[in-house]
Amino acid sequence: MKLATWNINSLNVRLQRVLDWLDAHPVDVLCLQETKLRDERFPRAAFEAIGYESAFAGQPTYNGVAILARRDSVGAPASVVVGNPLFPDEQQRLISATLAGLRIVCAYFPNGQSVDSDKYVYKLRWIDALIEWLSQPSPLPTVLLGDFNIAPEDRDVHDPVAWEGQVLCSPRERERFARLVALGYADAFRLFEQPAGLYSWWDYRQLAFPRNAGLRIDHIMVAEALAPRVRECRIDREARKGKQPSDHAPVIADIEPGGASG
DNA sequence: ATGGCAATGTTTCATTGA
Repeated sequence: MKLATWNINSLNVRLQRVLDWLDAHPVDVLCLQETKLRDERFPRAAFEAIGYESAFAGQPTYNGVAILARRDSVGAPASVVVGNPLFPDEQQRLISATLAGLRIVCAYFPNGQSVDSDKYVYKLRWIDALIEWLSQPSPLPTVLLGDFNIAPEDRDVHDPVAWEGQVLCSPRERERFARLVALGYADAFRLFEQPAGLYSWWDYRQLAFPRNAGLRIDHIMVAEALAPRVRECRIDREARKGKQPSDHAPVIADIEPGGASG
Protein backbone atom coordinates (compact mmCIF):
# COMPACT_ATOMS: atom_id res chain seq x y z
CA MET A 1 0.00 0.00 0.00
CA LYS A 2 1.52 3.26 -1.11
CA LEU A 3 0.81 6.53 0.67
CA ALA A 4 2.12 9.93 -0.30
CA THR A 5 2.02 13.51 0.93
CA TRP A 6 2.55 16.64 -1.15
CA ASN A 7 2.26 20.31 -0.34
CA ILE A 8 0.93 21.46 -3.68
CA ASN A 9 0.93 25.25 -3.07
CA SER A 10 -2.39 25.91 -4.82
CA LEU A 11 -4.34 23.03 -6.29
CA ASN A 12 -5.93 25.51 -8.68
CA VAL A 13 -2.57 26.23 -10.28
CA ARG A 14 -1.27 22.67 -10.12
CA LEU A 15 -4.27 20.38 -10.67
CA GLN A 16 -2.87 19.09 -13.96
CA ARG A 17 0.46 18.40 -12.26
CA VAL A 18 -1.28 16.31 -9.59
CA LEU A 19 -3.30 14.42 -12.21
CA ASP A 20 -0.15 13.72 -14.22
CA TRP A 21 1.74 12.68 -11.09
CA LEU A 22 -0.99 10.24 -10.08
CA ASP A 23 -0.99 8.82 -13.59
CA ALA A 24 2.73 8.11 -13.27
CA HIS A 25 2.57 7.18 -9.55
CA PRO A 26 -0.81 5.56 -8.88
CA VAL A 27 -0.44 5.58 -5.09
CA ASP A 28 -3.33 4.32 -2.97
CA VAL A 29 -3.54 7.45 -0.85
CA LEU A 30 -2.33 10.98 -1.60
CA CYS A 31 -2.55 13.68 1.05
CA LEU A 32 -2.40 17.26 -0.17
CA GLN A 33 -1.67 20.48 1.71
CA GLU A 34 -2.10 24.12 0.74
CA THR A 35 -4.90 23.45 -1.70
CA LYS A 36 -5.93 27.10 -1.19
CA LEU A 37 -9.45 26.37 -2.43
CA ARG A 38 -12.84 26.80 -0.85
CA ASP A 39 -14.72 23.50 -0.84
CA GLU A 40 -17.10 24.53 -3.65
CA ARG A 41 -14.11 24.82 -5.95
CA PHE A 42 -12.43 21.53 -5.04
CA PRO A 43 -11.93 19.54 -8.27
CA ARG A 44 -13.60 16.38 -6.98
CA ALA A 45 -14.83 15.34 -10.43
CA ALA A 46 -11.36 15.59 -11.98
CA PHE A 47 -10.03 13.12 -9.41
CA GLU A 48 -13.07 10.85 -9.72
CA ALA A 49 -12.43 10.71 -13.45
CA ILE A 50 -9.01 9.16 -12.83
CA GLY A 51 -10.27 6.79 -10.14
CA TYR A 52 -9.72 8.74 -6.92
CA GLU A 53 -12.28 9.58 -4.23
CA SER A 54 -11.58 12.59 -2.06
CA ALA A 55 -12.17 14.17 1.32
CA PHE A 56 -11.22 17.80 1.74
CA ALA A 57 -11.39 20.86 3.95
CA GLY A 58 -10.47 24.16 2.41
CA GLN A 59 -10.78 27.93 2.59
CA PRO A 60 -9.85 30.79 0.26
CA THR A 61 -6.25 31.94 -0.12
CA TYR A 62 -4.50 29.93 2.58
CA ASN A 63 -4.21 26.41 3.96
CA GLY A 64 -6.58 23.67 2.81
CA VAL A 65 -6.00 19.91 3.05
CA ALA A 66 -7.29 16.88 1.18
CA ILE A 67 -7.06 13.10 1.16
CA LEU A 68 -7.31 11.33 -2.19
CA ALA A 69 -7.98 7.59 -2.17
CA ARG A 70 -7.75 5.18 -5.07
CA ARG A 71 -11.22 3.71 -5.50
CA ASP A 72 -10.18 0.30 -6.85
CA SER A 73 -7.70 -0.40 -4.06
CA VAL A 74 -8.75 1.34 -0.83
CA GLY A 75 -12.19 2.73 -1.65
CA ALA A 76 -13.46 6.08 -0.44
CA PRO A 77 -12.27 7.83 2.73
CA ALA A 78 -14.50 6.84 5.68
CA SER A 79 -15.08 8.37 9.12
CA VAL A 80 -13.75 11.70 7.93
CA VAL A 81 -12.81 14.13 10.69
CA VAL A 82 -12.04 17.75 9.85
CA GLY A 83 -9.75 19.55 12.27
CA ASN A 84 -8.67 18.61 15.77
CA PRO A 85 -11.63 18.02 18.12
CA LEU A 86 -9.50 19.43 20.96
CA PHE A 87 -8.46 22.62 19.13
CA PRO A 88 -11.10 24.76 17.45
CA ASP A 89 -9.33 26.47 14.57
CA GLU A 90 -10.53 28.58 11.66
CA GLN A 91 -7.51 27.49 9.64
CA GLN A 92 -8.07 24.32 7.65
CA ARG A 93 -4.93 22.35 8.41
CA LEU A 94 -6.05 18.90 9.43
CA ILE A 95 -8.22 16.16 7.96
CA SER A 96 -8.28 12.50 8.85
CA ALA A 97 -10.04 9.45 7.52
CA THR A 98 -10.09 5.68 7.73
CA LEU A 99 -8.67 3.76 4.76
CA ALA A 100 -7.67 0.10 4.46
CA GLY A 101 -7.60 -0.43 8.22
CA LEU A 102 -5.49 2.64 8.90
CA ARG A 103 -6.28 6.05 10.31
CA ILE A 104 -4.79 8.55 7.90
CA VAL A 105 -4.09 11.98 9.40
CA CYS A 106 -3.22 14.62 6.81
CA ALA A 107 -1.65 17.67 8.43
CA TYR A 108 -0.45 21.09 7.37
CA PHE A 109 1.49 22.36 10.38
CA PRO A 110 1.67 26.15 10.76
CA ASN A 111 4.77 27.78 9.33
CA GLY A 112 5.53 29.91 12.38
CA GLN A 113 6.99 32.83 10.40
CA SER A 114 9.75 33.66 12.89
CA VAL A 115 10.69 32.47 16.34
CA ASP A 116 8.61 34.12 19.09
CA SER A 117 6.19 35.77 16.64
CA ASP A 118 2.46 35.36 17.26
CA LYS A 119 2.43 32.79 14.46
CA TYR A 120 5.21 30.84 16.16
CA VAL A 121 3.24 30.75 19.41
CA TYR A 122 0.22 29.53 17.44
CA LYS A 123 2.38 26.89 15.78
CA LEU A 124 3.53 25.48 19.12
CA ARG A 125 -0.02 25.50 20.53
CA TRP A 126 -1.34 23.84 17.37
CA ILE A 127 1.26 21.07 17.63
CA ASP A 128 0.67 20.62 21.36
CA ALA A 129 -3.03 20.14 20.67
CA LEU A 130 -2.27 17.66 17.88
CA ILE A 131 -0.07 15.66 20.25
CA GLU A 132 -2.80 15.72 22.87
CA TRP A 133 -5.33 14.44 20.34
CA LEU A 134 -3.00 11.72 19.03
CA SER A 135 -2.35 10.66 22.62
CA GLN A 136 -5.91 9.42 22.81
CA PRO A 137 -6.31 5.75 21.98
CA SER A 138 -7.29 4.89 18.40
CA PRO A 139 -8.81 1.59 17.32
CA LEU A 140 -6.76 1.73 14.13
CA PRO A 141 -3.03 2.30 13.72
CA THR A 142 -2.32 5.84 12.60
CA VAL A 143 -0.22 7.31 9.83
CA LEU A 144 0.48 11.01 10.35
CA LEU A 145 1.68 12.61 7.15
CA GLY A 146 1.97 16.06 5.73
CA ASP A 147 3.91 19.29 5.75
CA PHE A 148 5.26 19.48 9.31
CA ASN A 149 7.21 22.69 8.73
CA ILE A 150 9.89 21.19 10.97
CA ALA A 151 13.33 19.96 9.93
CA PRO A 152 13.84 17.39 12.70
CA GLU A 153 17.64 17.28 12.70
CA ASP A 154 20.62 19.14 11.28
CA ARG A 155 21.05 16.44 8.64
CA ASP A 156 17.66 17.52 7.28
CA VAL A 157 19.03 21.00 6.56
CA HIS A 158 21.35 22.00 3.70
CA ASP A 159 23.09 24.64 5.81
CA PRO A 160 22.57 23.88 9.50
CA VAL A 161 24.74 26.79 10.61
CA ALA A 162 22.70 29.36 8.69
CA TRP A 163 19.45 27.81 9.89
CA GLU A 164 20.45 27.26 13.50
CA GLY A 165 17.69 28.44 15.81
CA GLN A 166 15.57 29.71 12.91
CA VAL A 167 11.94 28.85 12.45
CA LEU A 168 11.53 25.28 11.08
CA CYS A 169 14.72 24.30 12.94
CA SER A 170 14.33 25.86 16.38
CA PRO A 171 14.77 23.73 19.51
CA ARG A 172 11.14 24.11 20.59
CA GLU A 173 9.89 22.88 17.21
CA ARG A 174 12.32 19.99 17.18
CA GLU A 175 11.28 19.14 20.72
CA ARG A 176 7.68 18.81 19.48
CA PHE A 177 8.82 16.48 16.73
CA ALA A 178 10.70 14.42 19.33
CA ARG A 179 7.51 14.22 21.40
CA LEU A 180 5.70 12.68 18.43
CA VAL A 181 8.50 10.13 18.24
CA ALA A 182 8.18 9.53 22.00
CA LEU A 183 4.46 9.02 21.49
CA GLY A 184 5.35 6.08 19.28
CA TYR A 185 5.50 7.60 15.81
CA ALA A 186 8.45 6.70 13.61
CA ASP A 187 9.76 8.94 10.85
CA ALA A 188 9.35 6.48 7.96
CA PHE A 189 12.15 8.12 5.99
CA ARG A 190 14.65 7.40 8.78
CA LEU A 191 13.69 3.75 9.04
CA PHE A 192 16.10 3.30 6.15
CA GLU A 193 19.64 4.21 5.23
CA GLN A 194 19.40 7.34 3.13
CA PRO A 195 22.03 9.27 1.24
CA ALA A 196 22.88 12.71 2.61
CA GLY A 197 21.30 15.80 1.10
CA LEU A 198 17.75 14.59 0.51
CA TYR A 199 15.16 17.29 1.09
CA SER A 200 11.46 17.90 0.45
CA TRP A 201 11.34 21.68 0.12
CA TRP A 202 13.46 24.22 -1.76
CA ASP A 203 12.88 27.97 -1.79
CA TYR A 204 11.74 29.38 -5.11
CA ARG A 205 14.42 32.06 -4.80
CA GLN A 206 18.16 32.13 -5.36
CA LEU A 207 18.22 28.97 -7.48
CA ALA A 208 17.72 26.95 -4.32
CA PHE A 209 16.62 23.80 -6.14
CA PRO A 210 19.52 23.60 -8.60
CA ARG A 211 21.85 24.26 -5.67
CA ASN A 212 19.96 21.64 -3.63
CA ALA A 213 19.62 24.23 -0.86
CA GLY A 214 16.66 22.49 0.75
CA LEU A 215 15.09 21.30 3.96
CA ARG A 216 13.32 18.07 4.80
CA ILE A 217 10.10 19.32 6.36
CA ASP A 218 7.48 16.99 4.83
CA HIS A 219 7.15 13.72 6.66
CA ILE A 220 5.34 10.42 6.93
CA MET A 221 5.18 9.20 10.51
CA VAL A 222 3.84 5.75 11.28
CA ALA A 223 2.56 4.34 14.54
CA GLU A 224 4.88 1.82 16.22
CA ALA A 225 2.85 -1.18 15.09
CA LEU A 226 3.28 -0.17 11.45
CA ALA A 227 7.01 0.48 11.47
CA PRO A 228 8.01 -3.14 10.71
CA ARG A 229 5.65 -3.08 7.74
CA VAL A 230 7.20 -0.05 6.01
CA ARG A 231 9.04 -1.32 2.95
CA GLU A 232 10.29 1.94 1.54
CA CYS A 233 10.15 5.70 2.02
CA ARG A 234 11.44 8.13 -0.54
CA ILE A 235 11.14 11.69 -1.79
CA ASP A 236 10.25 12.27 -5.44
CA ARG A 237 12.46 15.24 -6.24
CA GLU A 238 11.61 14.85 -9.95
CA ALA A 239 8.26 16.47 -9.13
CA ARG A 240 10.07 19.67 -8.13
CA LYS A 241 11.39 20.05 -11.69
CA GLY A 242 9.84 21.52 -14.81
CA LYS A 243 7.60 24.47 -15.41
CA GLN A 244 5.72 26.05 -12.50
CA PRO A 245 6.43 23.41 -9.83
CA SER A 246 5.32 23.44 -6.22
CA ASP A 247 8.20 24.36 -3.93
CA HIS A 248 7.66 21.00 -2.19
CA ALA A 249 8.28 17.48 -3.48
CA PRO A 250 6.08 14.50 -2.61
CA VAL A 251 7.13 11.96 0.01
CA ILE A 252 6.03 8.37 -0.63
CA ALA A 253 5.91 5.40 1.74
CA ASP A 254 5.15 1.80 0.89
CA ILE A 255 3.49 -0.10 3.74
CA GLU A 256 2.87 -3.82 3.66
CA PRO A 257 -0.85 -4.59 3.92
CA GLY A 258 -1.96 -5.35 7.45
CA GLY A 259 -2.40 -8.80 8.93
CA ALA A 260 -4.27 -9.89 12.04
CA SER A 261 -2.17 -7.51 14.12
CA GLY A 262 -3.81 -4.60 12.31
C1' DA B 1 20.88 44.28 6.54
C1' DT B 2 17.96 42.97 2.66
C1' DG B 3 15.96 40.74 -1.30
C1' DG B 4 15.65 37.03 -4.06
C1' DC B 5 10.16 33.87 -5.92
C1' DA B 6 5.30 32.53 -6.14
C1' DA B 7 0.18 32.65 -5.21
C1' DT B 8 -3.84 35.11 -3.66
C1' DG B 9 -7.40 38.65 -3.33
C1' DT B 10 -7.55 42.86 -0.33
C1' DT B 11 -5.30 43.22 -7.33
C1' DT B 12 -1.38 47.03 -10.03
C1' DC B 13 0.22 46.29 -3.97
C1' DA B 14 0.15 43.79 0.73
C1' DT B 15 0.35 39.54 2.83
C1' DT B 16 1.98 35.02 3.51
C1' DG B 17 4.77 31.26 2.83
C1' DA B 18 9.38 28.66 4.42
